[in-house]
Amino acid sequence: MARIVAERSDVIAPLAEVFREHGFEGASLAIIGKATGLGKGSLYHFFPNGKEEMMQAVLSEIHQWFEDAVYAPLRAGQDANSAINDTLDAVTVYFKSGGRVCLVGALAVSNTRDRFSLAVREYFVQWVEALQSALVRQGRATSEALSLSEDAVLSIQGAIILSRALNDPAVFTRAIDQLRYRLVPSGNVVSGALRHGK
Amino acid sequence: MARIVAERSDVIAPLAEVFREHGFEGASLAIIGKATGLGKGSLYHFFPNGKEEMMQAVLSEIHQWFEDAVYAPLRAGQDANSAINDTLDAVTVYFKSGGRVCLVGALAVSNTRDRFSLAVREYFVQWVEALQSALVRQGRATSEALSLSEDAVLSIQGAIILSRALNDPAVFTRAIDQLRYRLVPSGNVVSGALRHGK
DNA sequence: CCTTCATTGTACTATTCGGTACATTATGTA
DNA sequence: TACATAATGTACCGAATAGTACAATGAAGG
Repeated sequence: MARIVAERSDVIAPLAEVFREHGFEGASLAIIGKATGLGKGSLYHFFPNGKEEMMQAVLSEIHQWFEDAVYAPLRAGQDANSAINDTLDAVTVYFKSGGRVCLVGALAVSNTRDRFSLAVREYFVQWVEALQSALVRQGRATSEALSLSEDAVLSIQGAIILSRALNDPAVFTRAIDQLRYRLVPSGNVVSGALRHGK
Repeated sequence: MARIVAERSDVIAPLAEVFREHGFEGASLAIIGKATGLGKGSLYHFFPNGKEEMMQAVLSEIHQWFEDAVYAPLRAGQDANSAINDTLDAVTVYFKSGGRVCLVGALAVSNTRDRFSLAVREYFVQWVEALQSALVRQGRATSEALSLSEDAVLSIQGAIILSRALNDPAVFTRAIDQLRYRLVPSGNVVSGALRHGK
């Protein structure tokens, strides 16, 4: 039959969006098929282990994105302050100011948590550790850096929840701004608009 | 047949736990029946509109609990500082240091959000406003009080996610301690253990 | 005792679920 | 052009889904 999608990687993005919107159990094969444009035949050809493998592929893709856009800059950026600022910006865009759910965060509070607990754990561990290392490079003590980075990561998750509950993206951006204030020593703090306008 | 459960209110608690563990869609009538000890006949006798009505009953019960244990003390407590401390303690116990999911928070990031958006919104609005009023009574400016209360409420939600993801209740209690530090003027800050030990 | 009605278990419906089997088609390669 | 194989649509499966219908049961009140 006609070959519609040549690459398996082409379907990861729509797959991720479906899981975000419907959760793992709520994402039926009918919905997945519609979103990807693939029938069951193709779906099980690319993902022989079904939905579980699809979710793993999505989680792996998410990990790669965060590795490139968040973890690596925080760990190895020459300037810790600008790395923190940049990753906060990247995350704001990624989560569409709270309009887009964090799939990993949602997984952490679902009953499906156990099936993907490794990936969920790794996602947050990496994030906290990377941010912590940037804060240490700022000259902070290890313990303070850990406390701050945990606070930052959980605040982003909470900001998604609250901004969605109140249906107000401003809640998310306010939370990010507050994070900037806490994480970047005052004097290096510039508003997001200014930083991008220059 | 045998009358096992006389009161409709008797099943709200197990019902809430089922929805917490499985979500709205994941909570099948089979699971609900097992958890409550009721068959479909009784379930639909008490809740003619099915699962939707069950969830509404649970949300209403949750609202009542927070009204009594959180909102009211924050709004009307004579001492704002001790009210904040007490509600932080109550919430820590309620969420079992992150071991227990916040049903309303989970609803906010699920696809079922729209069906219960009113209750979800109200839950967070009330919380933020009540905390804000306590912070104003401390003598803070309205805008600072709003910013702080939003930050506190979202931090609690994020703390649940992160502590579950890392499977570490200490993450939750650390976040609560940090909240105490931010919300209660230093000098009135006493560790949880000390406050309860006196 | 007898009536009344809240309560309950069970059988049933129609639909959807994830997953399998397989024949068919298209495409790249020789 | 012929072949191998990757890709695909469809028919199908058993299980589970939410919800309905209803008859049977029990307790409470007169």
